[in-house]
Amino acid sequence: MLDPKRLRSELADVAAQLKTRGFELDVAQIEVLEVQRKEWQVKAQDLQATRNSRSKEIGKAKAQGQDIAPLLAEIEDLKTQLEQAEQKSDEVQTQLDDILACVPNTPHESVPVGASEDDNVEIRKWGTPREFDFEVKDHVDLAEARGWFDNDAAVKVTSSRFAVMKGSLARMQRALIQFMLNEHGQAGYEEVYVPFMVNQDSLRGTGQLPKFEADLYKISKNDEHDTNDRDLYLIPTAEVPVTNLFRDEIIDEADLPIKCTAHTPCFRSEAGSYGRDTRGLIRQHQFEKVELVQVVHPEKSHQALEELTGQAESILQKLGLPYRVVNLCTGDIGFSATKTYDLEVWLPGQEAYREISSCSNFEDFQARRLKARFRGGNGKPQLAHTLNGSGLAVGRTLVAVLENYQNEDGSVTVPEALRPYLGGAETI
RNA sequence: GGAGACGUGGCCGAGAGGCUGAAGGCGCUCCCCUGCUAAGGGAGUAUAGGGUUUGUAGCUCUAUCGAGGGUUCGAAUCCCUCCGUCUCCGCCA
Repeated sequence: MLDPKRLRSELADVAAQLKTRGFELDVAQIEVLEVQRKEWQVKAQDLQATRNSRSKEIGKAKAQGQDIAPLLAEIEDLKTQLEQAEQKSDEVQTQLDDILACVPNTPHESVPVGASEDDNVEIRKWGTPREFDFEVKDHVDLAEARGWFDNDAAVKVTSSRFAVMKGSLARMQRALIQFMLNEHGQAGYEEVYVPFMVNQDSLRGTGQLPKFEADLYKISKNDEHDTNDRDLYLIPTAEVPVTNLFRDEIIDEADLPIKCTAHTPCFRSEAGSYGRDTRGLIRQHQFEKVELVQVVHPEKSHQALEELTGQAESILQKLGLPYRVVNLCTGDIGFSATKTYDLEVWLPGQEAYREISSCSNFEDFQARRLKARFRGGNGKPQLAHTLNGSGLAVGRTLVAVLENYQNEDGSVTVPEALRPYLGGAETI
């Protein structure tokens, strides 16, 4: 959520910034509502002040044994006036809140202006795609030939876009998770285990709600005396439970930066993306991911984004997977992000770089709704900055390892870094 | 899942319709005293929002005692719903 004060004091400026990411802010409506908000809020508060002081007078008079009736008569219509003013004030405030909840973050100045992913800017490349002297297979052909991947079984058990993996592939996925968690742990990220279902408050905190409910799997409690806000959702990313650990918390400044890592499955319905990446493991309703989360001092968040991105990169480097880093343009960054680097890994089966990690700085956008704060030197709580990034998407890493390390005979060489996690095996 | 007890500031803990944004204690900050240490004395110590304002200064108003409703001129206090914690029983990995 943007700072409401910014919408009052620099509305035109904010609207211009949002326009670069293709969002039209309804300036006229906000101005109208803002005038009403001020009018009714002031009125309601004035009436509350009157009521409070009158009630105290009544209390005193009663204590002294005086007749209260005339005082009561005096404030007879105060109550209805107050109710009206409060109702009106709430109404306007709710309208403003609803608008604000759907306004995305403003992009950082270092974000390239552009309309779509075509305008993203490549920052750097690492590694050289391997030259194959045989015909490369994509991960699906590779895995099916070895009996590692069984799409029919997944469809039977659940439906399309779910995976059943067997044998060495299943083991390698587990190895990748262990490897990533250990690496991040050694780099100072504390490992945390979190629930895979979250409530609405958490989803609002990180910005998935109210705008992106369609992408989420909702668990209905199916119980007649449960209210709506008890409904839980499967997490679309560990970002939600992990970042929400800091909701309504005031952190000691000395404890910043906080760095966490977590492995979770992720569940996404992605209703709009049917038809894309229908083959194989690239786009699934359920996938494994290791996530990195940081809560930092506001002055250090952009520096922290570089560090966090570098941490995700280090996994690709240790696995020897060629990749590039892309600075997402204003038209392509996510709703809550002020700046995002995507890591794209080279997939020989597609002869393309494909997203394997997305590292974002949200500045105080999430922290404001989360009330994730720290107490600074002046003793006053202030909003922290939050960041997160995939470190990495495990399913896609698995795809990348298969395709980049495939051999002509259909076997796959195990990247050296991963061998200790697979009993020392050199190939699978 | 059943039965009971309970949810107050950083923590402990009073308060049971009005003078309570909340006694007291602990902790913390500042000051005084004491040749270090210990002890003692004094002051301060929630969060959010609004108005005023060049101002994150000052002044002022409002809201918040688990959350949300309700009763009342007035609610931490009474009523309802929900959430959570503890104890006992049941069930279970």
